[in-house]
Amino acid sequence: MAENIVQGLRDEIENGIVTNQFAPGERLDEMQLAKHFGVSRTPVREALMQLSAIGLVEIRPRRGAVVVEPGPHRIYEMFEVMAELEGMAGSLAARRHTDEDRANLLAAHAQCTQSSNAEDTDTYYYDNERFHQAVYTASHSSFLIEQCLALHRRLRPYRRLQLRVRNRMITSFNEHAAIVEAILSGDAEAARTHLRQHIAVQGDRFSDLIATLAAQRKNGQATG
Amino acid sequence: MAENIVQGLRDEIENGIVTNQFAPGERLDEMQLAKHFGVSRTPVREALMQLSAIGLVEIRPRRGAVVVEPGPHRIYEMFEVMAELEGMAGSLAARRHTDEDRANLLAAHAQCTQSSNAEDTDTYYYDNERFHQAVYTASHSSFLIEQCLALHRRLRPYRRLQLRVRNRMITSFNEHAAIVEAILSGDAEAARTHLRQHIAVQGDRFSDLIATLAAQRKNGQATG
DNA sequence: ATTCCAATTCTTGTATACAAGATAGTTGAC
DNA sequence: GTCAACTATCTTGTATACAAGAATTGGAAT
Repeated sequence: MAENIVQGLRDEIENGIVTNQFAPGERLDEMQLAKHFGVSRTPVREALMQLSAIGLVEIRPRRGAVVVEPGPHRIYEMFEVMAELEGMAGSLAARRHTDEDRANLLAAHAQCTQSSNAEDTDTYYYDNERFHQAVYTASHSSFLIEQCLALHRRLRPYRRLQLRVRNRMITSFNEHAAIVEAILSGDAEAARTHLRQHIAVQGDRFSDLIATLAAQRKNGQATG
Repeated sequence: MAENIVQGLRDEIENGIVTNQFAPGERLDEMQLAKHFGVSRTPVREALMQLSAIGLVEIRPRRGAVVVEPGPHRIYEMFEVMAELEGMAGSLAARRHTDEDRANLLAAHAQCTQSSNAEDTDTYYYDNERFHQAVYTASHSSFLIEQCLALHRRLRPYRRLQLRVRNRMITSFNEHAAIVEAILSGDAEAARTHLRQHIAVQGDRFSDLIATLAAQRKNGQATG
């Protein structure tokens, strides 16, 4: 974070939000952040401005910045859009992938095979990220890649939540296999459908999870 | 622009970029902007930070902010993504539109009919925007709506360029008719396809236009 | 004349100062 | 005892000051 302080702060705070260090709804005190990072308020504010432009924090006039709290329905909507974008990436990847993309995709899938077999959800989480990024890359559309990466990143905390769901990892892995098959065989529509479904399911699961948690909370906090 | 100076500056500068007042590649001098808007550099910088986060401006360390120059290929990619997002919006609109959405869509389409018949490209340009926004709204996905509006806005200057192309307006209008028909009849896939095509064509036309301009430039600047 | 280097000037990046609005705590009245 | 209002404190928003890195201009040497 040496050179370009603002960018560094932006990344740090964004990461803090995405990893739930800064919880949704939490207030981001400028002076506190400034002191914590050993800088003045100016670069902190500039970083917060950037984050507010992205939609990660909300700046209420004269009342400071807070981490946005998307709400279950909005998160579902974000998964919907993500599904569409990934479907598009898959479709383009099927038509445009190079030998290098093929190798990349297969390598990422192999990693997923390993971590899936080992039932190592933490590792699978990272390998899964790499897999999806391989798909984006193979689309050869730099703008699409950027959009996908940005949204993927924003949905991180909610995706992570899901691997806890029973059998989600093995199901996910099987879906990956179909995606790889479709892309490498050049079947654009199949790639699109499989990827769209793969992501859309996550939105559904997320909704289920929320419903479950809400129900648990209603039936007494003993489980919470 | 009285209350919330930064937001006001952000809008002003963004608008300046989107309307080509600030040309792509142009340097945005902080002090100049500050003087122009009668404020200090601080809020100007914060506005520029926001614009850089959106991708409208690039801030090169210690070398100031410049308006980003997407380049033909990137603009084409942006149209590709826009096509997909609008297709998605159309698909959702077909399934979710309310009576109010129906009325809105028909009203916007009626406006387009008028300006199209009058061959008034300037008015059609605005009516067209309203039409597309009516589609977004009918999707009832707030996140998607935001994404669509943001990208739509960014593509403004390049869309505007196109209405100059012979017969583009009347073709566009005919496509609108098919889109309205598909959405109101609840045919999600038709709506998606028609909208996707409607936008994708713009990317194609844009490419053609660039190619034409490049060719003209090569054959001597007489045509200017 | 052209090119390279140095010095000056300009611009950015960060810190700090100051003003104004928000929050909280305390006091007073009912 | 509770509610309201006032005051004190804290935080944000903007301006300004200052340091350091670019750009530019002038000069010298080839």
